[in-house]
Amino acid sequence: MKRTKIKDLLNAVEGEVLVKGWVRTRRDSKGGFSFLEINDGSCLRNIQVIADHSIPNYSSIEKKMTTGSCISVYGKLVASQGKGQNKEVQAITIDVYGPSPVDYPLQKKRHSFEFLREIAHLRPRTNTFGAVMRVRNQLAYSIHQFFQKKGFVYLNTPIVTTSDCEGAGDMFQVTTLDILNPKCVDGKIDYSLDFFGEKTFLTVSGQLEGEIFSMALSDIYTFGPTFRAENSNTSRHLAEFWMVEPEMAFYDLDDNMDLAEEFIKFLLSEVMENCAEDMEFFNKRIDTTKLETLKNIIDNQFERLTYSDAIRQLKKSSEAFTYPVEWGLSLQAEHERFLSEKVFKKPVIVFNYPEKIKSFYMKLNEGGETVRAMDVLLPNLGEIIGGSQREENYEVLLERMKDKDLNPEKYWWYLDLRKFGSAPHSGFGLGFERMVQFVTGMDNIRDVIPFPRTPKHAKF
RNA sequence: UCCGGUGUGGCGCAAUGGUAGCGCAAUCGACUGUUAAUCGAUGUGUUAGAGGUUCGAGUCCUCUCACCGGAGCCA
Repeated sequence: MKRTKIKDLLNAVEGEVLVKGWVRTRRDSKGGFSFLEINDGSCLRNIQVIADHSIPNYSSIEKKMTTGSCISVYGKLVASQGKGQNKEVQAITIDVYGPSPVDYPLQKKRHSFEFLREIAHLRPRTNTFGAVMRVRNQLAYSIHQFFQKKGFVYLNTPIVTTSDCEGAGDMFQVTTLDILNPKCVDGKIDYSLDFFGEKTFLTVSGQLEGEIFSMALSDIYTFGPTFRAENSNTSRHLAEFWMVEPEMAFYDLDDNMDLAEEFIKFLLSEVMENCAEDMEFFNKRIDTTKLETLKNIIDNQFERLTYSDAIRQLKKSSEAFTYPVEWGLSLQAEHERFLSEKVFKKPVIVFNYPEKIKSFYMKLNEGGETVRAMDVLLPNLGEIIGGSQREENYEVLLERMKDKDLNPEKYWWYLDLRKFGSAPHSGFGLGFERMVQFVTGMDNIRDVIPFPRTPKHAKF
């Protein structure tokens, strides 16, 4: 007989079924039977199994069916006699695949997320992590759906790269050299002997390579791992995270912002529709305003304002900021939070930032003071998207690279895109884990990725 | 990396410089179509590590490590 997943079992017709999963909790009745709650991760809910002590091998498996053990139950799906569940399985036979001794760390009690991080190999068996991972999966699926429906081409950009000055932060070096005894020339390591014949790193962004393909296939998107060697110790940063980076030919900044807004709204509505049970759980246990917040975001326009207007808004407020508010200075987290949480109380897109505080590849506005950059800020989370229209003018781009002390020779191919058939184009990057964080309401980004990599932590 | 905080049974926490306790979980028993079951009993400690002050340190001092919160960097 084929095994039925619990998710399907809860809607199945009554009759004989085969259920397999892990015991969450067990309650013994002296009426001669036990209640076993089984979970197989297919959904948040458990199925209750009634194990009558008269079933054939009961005495031999009784001690093994403890919290955490894995069992297979063949039985009858029937209407429940008790309250709390509609259906339950009356066991006919039970096999124990793997018992779970008393030192099983996940006992039937509340555990802190900090503790669960130390047992990352077992935490997927908790309600919260099961729900997080199902939502994460839905988001990944919806990302592909969104772009595929629009005719975007999914592109895999390289993970090993030679670009060491993309300006997106410190990079992890990739090498096969003997680090204790590298061959040197003139006191410097001879990278011509390294695996790739030159110094290589893990990517901090697939954007520049993405632009290459948008200048051929029009609309592309990447969705892959990204690495930053920053010594960041916050609830919003990982050294290894997943990023979604669409790049669109013939999009200006307005088109770019439209796409970003539509994208976020699509993801939120898909999750609410397809992960209703898990979202109810988050709304009950993690953040009681979550569903209301998500619905409001879906139903309302994002606020869009220029950097200059943002500065004006901040200046006229009576809020006491720690950092100064002045045109030309970066917006600090406290400023961004103030705008999205206090002033507008919804997602905010700030655009047209000062040229001096943004990257070389962003398109210069007329007047040369600002660039067509945009950040999408979510209440209680902060920056989830950073993007821009790209500079497509060869001469302007070259000048900007020189201004920012970049070596144009290293970017010869990037400049070539402007030399041969250049086109206006735009793109953005969305932090996938931050999206999972926002949707679920989980406070720490380390609790929305299966195996978090942070400074001093690469276990599992 | 900077600022602040924390580190004590399996887990969550308490203990004025003076005998290390409580709750949960676990184990055993009682009771029950139970459901975060209930009731009773039982066991559980190199107080993160190293050094120092003191008659005496979980508590005070120094250093190291880890974790948490905030900041910076960013997604």
